[in-house]
Amino acid sequence: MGISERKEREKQEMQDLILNAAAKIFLKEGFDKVSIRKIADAIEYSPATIYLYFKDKNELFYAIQKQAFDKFFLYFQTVSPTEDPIDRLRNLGEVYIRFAMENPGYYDLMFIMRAPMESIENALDWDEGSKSHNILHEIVNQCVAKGHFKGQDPFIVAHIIWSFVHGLSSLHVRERMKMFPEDQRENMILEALKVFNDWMKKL
Amino acid sequence: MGISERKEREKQEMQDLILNAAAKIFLKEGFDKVSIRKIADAIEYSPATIYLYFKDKNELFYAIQKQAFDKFFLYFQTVSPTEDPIDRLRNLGEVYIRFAMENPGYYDLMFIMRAPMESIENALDWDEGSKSHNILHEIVNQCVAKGHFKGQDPFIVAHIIWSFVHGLSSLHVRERMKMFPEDQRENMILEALKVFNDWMKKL
DNA sequence: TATTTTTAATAAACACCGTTTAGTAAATTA
DNA sequence: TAATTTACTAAACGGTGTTTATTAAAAATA
Repeated sequence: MGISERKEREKQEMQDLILNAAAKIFLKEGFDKVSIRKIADAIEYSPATIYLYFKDKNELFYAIQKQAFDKFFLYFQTVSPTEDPIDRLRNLGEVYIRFAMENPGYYDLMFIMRAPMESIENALDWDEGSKSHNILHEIVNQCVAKGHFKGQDPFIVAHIIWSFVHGLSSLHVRERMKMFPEDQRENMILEALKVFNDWMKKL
Repeated sequence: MGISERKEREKQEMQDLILNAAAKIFLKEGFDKVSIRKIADAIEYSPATIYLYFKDKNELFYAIQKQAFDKFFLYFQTVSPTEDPIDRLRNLGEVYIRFAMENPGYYDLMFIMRAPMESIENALDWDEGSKSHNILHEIVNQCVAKGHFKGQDPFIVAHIIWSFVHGLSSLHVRERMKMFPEDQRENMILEALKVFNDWMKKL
């Protein structure tokens, strides 16, 4: 019987409907302005209906986080695999920062906000987090294979790099550069990334 | 007439009463659990009274942020001024990370949360931010004077270092290390800091 | 001192919020 | 056709930040 298949399909469609409405409000008006009631209004259903498709608000934001990671990985596909790995590492950093600058809301949801992480019960299975870390880890390993970062744990090197680009991005996204003139902030970030990349070539 | 002086004093006392009650709830139960009604309950006044002493909730959290920075600067006083500046820089990083680990709630309020920053109207006057950046900037300048970071803008070097230690701290505070086993996370952070410090000695 | 004015505090309301429960109408199964 | 399951929702629960109108007390003025 095709009824259960159709029902499965309808359930998926309804989930997407909710998700897209939520993402739309989130990207246009920010996290604080997304309420279950507002999403319900947008899709012309009652608020209670949303709870038939998502356990709670956190789970909804975890689903939007997944969409954000999809876009994030799309950015990374522009990093050419043919170059010298140390250049690829440089490129990776640039793409990371560019993603954060162009999609501050998504970046926030992925790496700063508490909400989506609260719906992960088993600490180890944050797949999106692992996947992004693996991309970086692989490139660092290729650098090590070419003689860079001699005598250093590649795992730690990768974490240093991630911490640095996340620090740059999150200080910007969460407005902790207010002591610098606004028209200099973006330049500071790009310059810092450049200098850091030069350091890495020497190590 | 001493009446206006007494009134001034009483206003200050009331502000402190509110602030301390709020800080107490914040540190014990976290940001989400601090409500105006709960603060009012704790001090045995009506919720509306709080608005006679603080414009809104953001301003209240900005005041708690100031207290957090006071503690932060206390930590920094343990950084010895007699050492070689590059060792002082290493020490500064260690103290920064230690503060974040020992006071995650305060760290969050200072460098991650949106709430307190929303009550700063004039972008440039985030005094606490400037002050902490100056401490770092001064030590970097001393390193440059001793021949470190040759040919590099000390301002940018300082921002790289801050971004890195903030990245380490905030990934930890906001639970973005869930893909690593819990008992390894703290070690990863300390190891990353150590390796980064070794890098800096070479530059 | 008596009266007016100012101040400090609050009760109550406004407009929201996430989530749960009990009930209904439609779709599906028997 | 009757019984059951499913999809949905109205209404309520217990919260939230903030504003307004009112009152009682304190201070200033006459």
